[in-house]
Amino acid sequence: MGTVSKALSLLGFFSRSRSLIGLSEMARLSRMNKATVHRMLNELQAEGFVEQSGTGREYRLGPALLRLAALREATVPRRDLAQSVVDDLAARTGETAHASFLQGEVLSTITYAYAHQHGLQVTMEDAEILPLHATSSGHVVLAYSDPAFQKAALATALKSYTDSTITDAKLLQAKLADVRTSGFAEALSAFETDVHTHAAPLFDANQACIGALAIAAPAARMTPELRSLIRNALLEAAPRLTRLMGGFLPTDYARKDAAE
Amino acid sequence: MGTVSKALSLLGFFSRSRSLIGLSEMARLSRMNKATVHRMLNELQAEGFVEQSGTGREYRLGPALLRLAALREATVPRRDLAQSVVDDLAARTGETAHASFLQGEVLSTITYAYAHQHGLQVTMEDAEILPLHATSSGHVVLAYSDPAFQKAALATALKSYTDSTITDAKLLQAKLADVRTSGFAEALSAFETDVHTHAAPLFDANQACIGALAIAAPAARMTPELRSLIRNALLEAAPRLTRLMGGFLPTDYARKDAAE
DNA sequence: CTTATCGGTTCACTATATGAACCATTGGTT
DNA sequence: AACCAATGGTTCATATAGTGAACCGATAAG
Repeated sequence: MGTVSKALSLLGFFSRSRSLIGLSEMARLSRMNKATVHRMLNELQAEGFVEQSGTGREYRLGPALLRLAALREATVPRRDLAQSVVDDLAARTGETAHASFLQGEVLSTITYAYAHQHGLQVTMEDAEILPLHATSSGHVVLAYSDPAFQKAALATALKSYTDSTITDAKLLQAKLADVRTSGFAEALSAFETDVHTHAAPLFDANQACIGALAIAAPAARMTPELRSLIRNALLEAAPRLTRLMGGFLPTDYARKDAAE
Repeated sequence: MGTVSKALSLLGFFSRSRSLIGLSEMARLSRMNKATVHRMLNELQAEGFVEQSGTGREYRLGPALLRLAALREATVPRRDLAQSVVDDLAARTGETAHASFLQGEVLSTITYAYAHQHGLQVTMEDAEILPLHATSSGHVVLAYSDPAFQKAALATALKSYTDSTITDAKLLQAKLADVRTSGFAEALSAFETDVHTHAAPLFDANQACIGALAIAAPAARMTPELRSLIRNALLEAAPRLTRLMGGFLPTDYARKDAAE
């Protein structure tokens, strides 16, 4: 590991619960010599990546990060990030993948990808609007949204799209509780008949759920093996996309890295 | 200059107009050896500070910056940043300094500092609301706001606070044009009689004006020397605070680093 | 086929990073 | 007051990690 990596890795020790770190503490955390850490912090400070808080002499993250993050955000649109992950998901699962984001009160699909491995596959429309109560993406967003938003969404009339659409608020609420414990949502024929979908949540920098990553497969093709493949793919890809967009996973978000 | 600083300085070559940089170009820009730059970019990439764009092999800023910037923002409130700059301004000019930010449609003072060098000084109230048309801070914000906002503000009734308050929209519009060319606003007795104020704009990451930094002095104390001192202090401090908050100066913002 | 680029790699050389031991302060305990 | 255990910061002999000219293979243009 080069000196540069070591220095940059120091920044990784800052977190929401540990926003100020002193020299000695940083040396302990990084298991590096105090003198080494001191020189690295000095260099990081010279470039604005850390600064010393006015009061104590402890270090905290610096203003240069804001500059660079703003540039990053300007140069890499969220859509492109989602596209790369969705492409990857479709290739790995052999099924249609899509990413949707909350835009105000509605969930809008901003990108999707087909797998081209089978003749039969679920097709998508550009910029499709997904009903929150009748899609797995919607369920996942509702499950992780703040209570006020969830309540408002459940209070509206729940339109039925298929025989299997959940139109009862109480039933849906129970389902959302399941989603929160398992970390993703599953729906069969809820929005379109014979379409089986899985979805996992996406979060922003404030740990708020802002959208979902989903896989849609023909119900006929669903087997325990495919189901497991899809779940594992989603559980890896959704946190990855969250990270790419600069988001944070909430602490209560169940990480099941080795889901069977 | 240590290796870490050199590596971090590479990030500084990215800008809105140059968001993708290839290895050779980066070597040219930084006047460093290609092999050196390559190794540095590799280390930066390993830590997520840069990444290679899908298409070409060029480098762009990476996702780790978003994570860290979000943490920075969470740990250092804007108010604290403004406070440190305002304290410094008051000490350097010997007059009252304050920082105000747009909150919706009104300009609200979030922090101020007295100099304690003179018996007579301009006093402030906590969380004071400043009228946009009758303060130098307001002028500066209006001058750099988008036309729609400016137009809406000028369309309302312009209340008179003193004999010198500008209440004519046309006159005010002319004044705002001056502010844009000079880079700051000056007002005498516009809001309070015998108070002479100077203000300079503050910008966010989208180069939008979000507030102003101002110095208020008793009119009786204003001399060409003090005026020059205040202007120089503001022209240094305002961009500095903008940078501390992760903002960008607009390209058309007159930088008069050596103002007389 | 030649001649530019490009991104990336190699390896002798040396500049740079390292860390044990060292200050000077600070705050708490006896 | 004296002592101890922290803190942030510094020194300097040692050796590790960084450097850069020259190289490669690929791609594109003339």
